[in-house]
Amino acid sequence: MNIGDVAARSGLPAKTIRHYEDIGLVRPQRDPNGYRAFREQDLHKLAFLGRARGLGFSIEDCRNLLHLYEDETRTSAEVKDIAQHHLDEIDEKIANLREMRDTLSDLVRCCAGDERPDCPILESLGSAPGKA
Amino acid sequence: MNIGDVAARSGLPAKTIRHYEDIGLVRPQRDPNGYRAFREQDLHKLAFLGRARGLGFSIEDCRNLLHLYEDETRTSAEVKDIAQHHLDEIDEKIANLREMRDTLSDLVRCCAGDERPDCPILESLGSAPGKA
DNA sequence: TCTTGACCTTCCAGTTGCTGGAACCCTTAT
DNA sequence: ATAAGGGTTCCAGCAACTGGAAGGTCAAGA
Repeated sequence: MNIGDVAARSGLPAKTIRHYEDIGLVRPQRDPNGYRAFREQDLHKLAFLGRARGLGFSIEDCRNLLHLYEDETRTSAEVKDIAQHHLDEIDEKIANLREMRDTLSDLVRCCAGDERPDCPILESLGSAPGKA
Repeated sequence: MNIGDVAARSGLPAKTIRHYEDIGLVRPQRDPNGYRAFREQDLHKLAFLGRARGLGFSIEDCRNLLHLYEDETRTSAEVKDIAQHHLDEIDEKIANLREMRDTLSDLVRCCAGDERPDCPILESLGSAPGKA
């Protein structure tokens, strides 16, 4: 398989696949003409990576998950650990975003959005911690 | 005021303030010795920026908000527009993160997390779109 | 056979918003 | 004299790609 085929079948852009090779996540062989030659195995790995990335795992997490995936002697505890960590980070991000959203939506709601210059959004940004 | 004072009073790291000058968000004057000389006005701007960044506005949004803040002829509609856009983006991010979290927490919950190698997390990443 | 077009290759630069560090200057106190 | 604690510049790096330039390869059609 050439990179285009793998891109189509994995859903990852060719650019991304090349990048994953650069950073050592996949090691496709090469045809005599220099083209990358992917095996089913490589495709499978890339699909794995695509799904892990889709769940928001960092590249380093993905690398570790892939190692564990291929390591028969892994323990599910190791995997769960990575996932739980990531889950905690996601929860934290959500909490932060929610706080932003709450503050911001208050401000947006209070703003007339007309042709006059008076604006509670700018007023809030312009002075005190405003929030509470 | 030197940069250290402004950093302390605005809550922004000195590095960040220099960076903001690099990209043209503030233009402090200079003392004869080359040190940046901030006026109250500059401090006020920086505090504004800190709050806007704290609400997650991009630097470009901040630049525009600052322009509007200083433009007597602005309309609140212009401001609201930027804020509403940003709010929509935040909502989108939250939705994405929530979906990730839901999927991920299912997987984590199903994973024994013991010393055996069997792991629903890896199984899910290793095959089908898994989710549903 | 030649050429066109769709592939593929590498490498360099840019994105966002800082942050760390090196190497150096200024000021004040001991 | 010197040391500490400011300040300055500039360069590199983080994450994870993405865009683009310049060029090689391959299969098909005129």
